[in-house]
Amino acid sequence: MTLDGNAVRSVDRAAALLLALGESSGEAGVTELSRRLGLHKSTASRLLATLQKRGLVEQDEESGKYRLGLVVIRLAERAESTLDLRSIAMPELDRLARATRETTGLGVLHEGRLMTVAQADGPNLVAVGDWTGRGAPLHSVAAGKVLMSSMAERDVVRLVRRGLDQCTDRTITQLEPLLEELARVRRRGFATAFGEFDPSLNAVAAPVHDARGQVVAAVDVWGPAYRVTPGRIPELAQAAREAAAAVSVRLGATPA
Amino acid sequence: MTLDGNAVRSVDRAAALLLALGESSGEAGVTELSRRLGLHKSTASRLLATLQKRGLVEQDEESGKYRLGLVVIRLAERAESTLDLRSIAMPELDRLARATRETTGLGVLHEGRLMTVAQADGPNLVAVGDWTGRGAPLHSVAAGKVLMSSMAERDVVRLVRRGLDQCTDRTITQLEPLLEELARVRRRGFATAFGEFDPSLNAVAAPVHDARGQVVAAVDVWGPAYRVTPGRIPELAQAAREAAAAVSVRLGATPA
DNA sequence: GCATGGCGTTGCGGGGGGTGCAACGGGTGG
DNA sequence: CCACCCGTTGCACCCCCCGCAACGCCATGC
Repeated sequence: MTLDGNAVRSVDRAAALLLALGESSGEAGVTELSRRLGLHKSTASRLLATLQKRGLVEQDEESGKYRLGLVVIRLAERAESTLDLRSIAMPELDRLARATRETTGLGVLHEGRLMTVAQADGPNLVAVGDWTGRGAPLHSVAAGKVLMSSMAERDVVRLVRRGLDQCTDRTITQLEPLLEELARVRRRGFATAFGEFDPSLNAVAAPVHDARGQVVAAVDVWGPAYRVTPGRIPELAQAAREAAAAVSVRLGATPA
Repeated sequence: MTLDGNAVRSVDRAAALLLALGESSGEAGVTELSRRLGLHKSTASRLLATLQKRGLVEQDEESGKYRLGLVVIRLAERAESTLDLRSIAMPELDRLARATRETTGLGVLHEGRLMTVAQADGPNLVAVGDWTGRGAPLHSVAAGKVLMSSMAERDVVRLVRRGLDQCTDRTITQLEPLLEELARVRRRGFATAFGEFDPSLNAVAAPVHDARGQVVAAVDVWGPAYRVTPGRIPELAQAAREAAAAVSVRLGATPA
C-alpha cells in the first residue's frame, strides 16, 4: 500500500510528537516541541492533550512540560508478548542457510530441553531431517549450550546433579568441564558441539537477545561432521552471530 | 485543562486503535478493530496505515493483520529512563511516614552500597537525621537486604568472599546465615534489621519493582529500637509493602 | 509595586483534510 | 465457476483541524 497518500496528517503529527518525546531528555515543553516539528504551538498543545487523555503522554503539573506516559510502557509489554519469534527469525534463518549451505535453526528452552522452533535447510541432500518441534538435551547441542551459558550457575549445578545424558562418548556431562565450556561460550559469544549429540553431527550456535538483554533463543547452524569441520568454525560462527544479532534487533534488543 | 473540548478526534481514534491492539491477543484485522471501536473500516485502515508509517504498528504481510510495532518498545525504554524515581516515591514516603510516625526512605543500589535517595521524616524528635545521598553496607540494613535478596546467588557469594563489615555484634556476615536471611526476605516479601547497622536502630523494608518485574529499589521504615519493636513489625511491614507496591505501579509494574 | 517576556491553554471561524460510501483486487472454500 | 471475506483506495461532501489572536499564570528585573 502507498502510505503517504493515505496518511492522516493530524495522526502523523501526533505520532511525531510521541517520537520527539522519546528523543528528548526527560521532558519537553509545548513551545520546544512545536518549534522542533514545525507545528503551531496551539496545534501541538491540542495533540498532546489528546494523547494525554489516553495516557500515552503525561504532563508535569508544576512545570507544564510533557513526557511519555505509562500507557506506552504497558503497550510495550503487550508488544513484546505478541512478537512471533518464529516468523521473525525465518527470513534470517533462510539467509543463513543460503550463506552457509547448511541447515540452520532457532532453538528455545522448553521443559528443560532445547526445542527447535524453526528450521531452514541448505541445498545438500545429505543433511538433518526436519527437527522442528523436537527436543534435544541442552548440554549436548550448541544451541543448548548457548541457553545454558546464560543460566544462573546454581541452575546448571542442579541439572548436572540430576544427571546428564551421555549421548556419545564426547558428550560433556561433568560439572567442571561443563562450567568451563559455558564460560568459553560466554567469552567467545558462540557455542560449538562436535559429535556430542550424534557422533557424525557438528554445530555452531549464537545467542538471541530480547529487549531486556536476556538470552531467549539461539540461532544454530548444523551439518555432517565431514562438512562442518573445525576449519569452518570461524566463518560459521560469524555468520550465526550476525543472524542472531539481526533477530535480536527485531525483538527490540539494542543493536551492538 | 479541559481535555474533551480540545481533543483532536482523529488522533483520539488512532490512540484508541493502539490501545485496542494492546488488548488483543497478538494481532487484529482492520475489520475487527473497526467493529470494536465503531469506526468505518476505511477510516480504521487509514489510521493504522498512518501509525505504521511511524513504526507504532506493524502489519503481517501474509495475513494483513496489524500488531503493535517496535517503536512502541523503543518509546517504553525511553519512558522508563525518564521516570524520576525520587519524585515518584516522595508522596508515598510522606504518606508512610504519617501512617507509621517514623522515618521512611527509598534506597537503591549504588556502587555496591545501599544509597538513600529520598527520605520523609515522622513527627518524633528522637529520630535519624537526613540520610539522603548517603550510603550504608547492603547486608546490615533492611533495604539493602531487599536488594540483595533479588541478586544472583553468585553475586552474594562474591560479596561475602570480599568480606562484609561487622557493623555491630548483630550484623550477619557469614554466607549461610546471610543466604537464609535473604531466602526469608524473598518468602515474606519484606526484610527486617534489628541493631545490625547501629545497635539502637531497627528497620523494615519492602521491594519496589519496575515494569520488567525487577527489584530496583526498596522502601524502608526505620527508627530507634525502643519505638520500632518486634511487636510492631507486622504493622510496619504491611504499610511498607503497600507503599512499595504503589511506587512499583507508578514505575509500570503490573499491580499484584 | 509595575512592566515585560515567557509559558501552556482556549475561543473562533475558514477551508481543506478526514471521513463514509462504493468499488477494487486478492484469497479461500464449496 | 460463484459467494464471501479481507484490506485498500478513489471520490466528494462537510465538519473538524488548524492558525490566529488572546488569555491567565509565573518569573524576573527595575
